[in-house]
Amino acid sequence: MPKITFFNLPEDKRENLVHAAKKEFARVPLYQASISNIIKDAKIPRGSFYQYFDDKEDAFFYLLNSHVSAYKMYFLETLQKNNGDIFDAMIDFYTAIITEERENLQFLRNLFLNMTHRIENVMARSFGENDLNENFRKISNLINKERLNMQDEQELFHMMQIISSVTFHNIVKKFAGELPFDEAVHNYSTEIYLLKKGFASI
Amino acid sequence: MPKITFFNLPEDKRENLVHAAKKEFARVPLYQASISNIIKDAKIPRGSFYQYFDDKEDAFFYLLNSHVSAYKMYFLETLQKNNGDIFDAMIDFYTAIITEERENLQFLRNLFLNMTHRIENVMARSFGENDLNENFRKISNLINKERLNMQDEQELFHMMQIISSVTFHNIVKKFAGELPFDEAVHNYSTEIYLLKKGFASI
DNA sequence: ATTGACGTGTGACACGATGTCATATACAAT
DNA sequence: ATTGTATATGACATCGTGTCACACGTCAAT
Repeated sequence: MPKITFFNLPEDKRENLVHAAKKEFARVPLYQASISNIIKDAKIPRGSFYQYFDDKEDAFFYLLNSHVSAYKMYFLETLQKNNGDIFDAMIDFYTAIITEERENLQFLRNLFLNMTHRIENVMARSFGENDLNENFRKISNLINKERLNMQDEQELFHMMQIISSVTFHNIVKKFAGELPFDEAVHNYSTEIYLLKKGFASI
Repeated sequence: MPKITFFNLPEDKRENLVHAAKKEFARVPLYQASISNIIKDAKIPRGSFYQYFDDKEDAFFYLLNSHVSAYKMYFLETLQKNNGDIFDAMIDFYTAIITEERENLQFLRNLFLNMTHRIENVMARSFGENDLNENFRKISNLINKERLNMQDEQELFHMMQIISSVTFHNIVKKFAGELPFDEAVHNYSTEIYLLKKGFASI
């Protein structure tokens, strides 16, 4: 977490710094980003940066968290809009991610192509994974389970794990392969379809 | 790829260097590894390192590739041993990965907890993903398709994509969560079972 | 008005890591 | 011996990080 001094900053100065950081993390992934670039761009002295953040990662995860919070809300809305159909909702959500604009897109690209477990964890936490935690319950309640083959909450949990693995992987593929939009959506839809249908007659 | 001089090295010196590198990459993930540590451990001067490798990554991917080649062979054997049952084979394979020993285990741990797309690509290439390439065909030929619901090679390809996404993710979870062996296998088996069964009545 | 306490701003600096380069060395071929 | 080619070496320039001693500004107490 950023230090108190960061939040005490006058709004314009803070936003300026945030923008500089975002720009750097859109340019290159976390481990290649340089504080020097951020402070040069934000026109603040080196010492000040460390007045606000512990280090590079601190700034990065601050940005990441705000992104994730936004997506989390968007996901819940999408799920409702699709009347609890998790599969249709996922496809909507997937297309939204890969349709992001410029700087956001670059940020996401660097994010997904360099998806460390630590980063994935931050994302998944809000996406309803991890434990049978509050987030998972919130999502679980919105899901229409009528046509689902899930026996209990455990299975539902694992189903969500699988769906998110597959979704992450498809996003990575899209960003890495520079696939055209249509092809990316088609691939993802195919995989979602296969997940619904199942792989084998048991 | 390492330079020719590396391969021209007398075997003992080369193995010594390889071992030092392996040790460093078992200690910390790629982006935190330091060449200084490797050369100190291998007792070679700095300049020599650059005689053999382009940089840190070059050394890392050399090691990674040899690991991957071994696993690739092991996977094919496992698939045969299970008479083409891809699901049982995956569970065998999964348990083999998480049962690795000491230095290998640490290397794998750092690998999976910091799975960049570039790294994943190297791994997946040999695991039969990516294109409908030679590797995929080799695996495809070994798979018993009798009880599979796959309509064509395309669907089979996507099925393999999904399986590998889920497998990767389970390995990461295991390494990150320090799950006990039994629990990890149980989780993975559940997810494989759900994949076979399918999520929904369409 | 002066003092002191506190939060904040600043940039010089020590440290450590990287990649290069000029020079040294080994060894083979003539 | 001489020349050529491949390899070895470590000092060095460069760059990025995190720290620290000091400067500054504000505000409340005197």
